[in-house]
Amino acid sequence: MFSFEIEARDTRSRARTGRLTTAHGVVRTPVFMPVGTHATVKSLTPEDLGTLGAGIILSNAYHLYLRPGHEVIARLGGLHRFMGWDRGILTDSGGFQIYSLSPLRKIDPQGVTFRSHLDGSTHYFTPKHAVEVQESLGADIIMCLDECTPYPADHEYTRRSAQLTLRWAEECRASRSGGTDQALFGIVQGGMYEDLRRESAQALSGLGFEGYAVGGLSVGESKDLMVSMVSTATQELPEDRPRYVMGVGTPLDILRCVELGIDMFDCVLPTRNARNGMLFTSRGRLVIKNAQYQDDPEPPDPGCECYTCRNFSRAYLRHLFLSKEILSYRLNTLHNIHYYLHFMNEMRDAIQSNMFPEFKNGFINRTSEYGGE
RNA sequence: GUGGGUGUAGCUCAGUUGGCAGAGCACCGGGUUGUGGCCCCGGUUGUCGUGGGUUCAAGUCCCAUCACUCACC
Repeated sequence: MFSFEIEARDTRSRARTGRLTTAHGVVRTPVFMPVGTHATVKSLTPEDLGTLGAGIILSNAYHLYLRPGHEVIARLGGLHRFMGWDRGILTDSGGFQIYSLSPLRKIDPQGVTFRSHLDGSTHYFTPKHAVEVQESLGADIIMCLDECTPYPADHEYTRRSAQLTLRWAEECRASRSGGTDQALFGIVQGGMYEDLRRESAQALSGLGFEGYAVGGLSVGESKDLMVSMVSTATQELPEDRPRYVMGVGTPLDILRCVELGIDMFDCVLPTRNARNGMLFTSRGRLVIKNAQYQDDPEPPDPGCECYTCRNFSRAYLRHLFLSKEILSYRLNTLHNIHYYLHFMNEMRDAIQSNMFPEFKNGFINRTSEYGGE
């Protein structure tokens, strides 16, 4: 049970809005998926997420495989029941975590050997294994195992890497047990080379997946390069399938990708930055620890309707942050997730009413400091 | 009262044969893009307990004094 329908297209850009249906509900796109790596969006309850309006979250097969173990979660009825969340879940395969977290990793044509960042134990992951782990977790959308190409990388290395990811995508597709409601997404690689991005997207489309992701971005490249790669890859992907840019990004990054026809996003920024005292507001970023807020009675964002802004002052939130109180993480996270989801909501409405360019210009004028440069 | 120890940044402390007063933490800024709440980058902060002396030059050597502290009376 998985479907995607486009409901409206912006006539002056490639932006579109639609509906993504899984066994755990319908979400409107473009959608932002809060990150819940360890089967929890840090500091929030599923009830909080529901109240905020989150319809789908991202979790990580790599982390849950290492701890508590995907078999444990399967025995307890799957990831949804385990974490008490009855809406959508997408799991990342572990490709990126092996790239970013493992102190030692060795890739061969069949799979990847890596050391756990938790205890140093050695593990071997194949595309088949990645699918098995994600099937046992029971997420609504699962991702192919891929190699996140490092940046910078030369053309030849990147070409081989993208080919490997493509071969693994084929193996992942062949490894599906069937009989599940899960959708499998392929991942476009190709580093920062337009020809490789194009080839990767074309070949992947030829294999046929329920959805397509663009991976290997936000790894240190410039914004223009990132946008250019998203644009190239997207042009080669089927119109009628959801497109997902992994790990992106700032509100401005998301805006630019939506403009290019992207439907799905995940990013740690709203949650991680919340824990580091950075709040997203309608007028730009607000660093709550700054001394200038010591006596400030205003809420973080006076126009915001989130629980945090309706009830607490900048002065109080600064105090909680400097005192490292647990409530600081929670209130800041509630606010930032509300900001992101509200932002997506406004964008969808703008596309629906064919006002996306106006929305984009208005946003940039209000919040020039976001992810600018 | 006698003998010893310690006084250096907001805190805990380094400081060599006398040669530009330092570190960690805190504090103040900045960063964070398919998450360890971590981490990274930059910055501010001084009556070197006080007063004398020796010396070209003293946190450092000498004298006195004050505070805290330990042991013994």
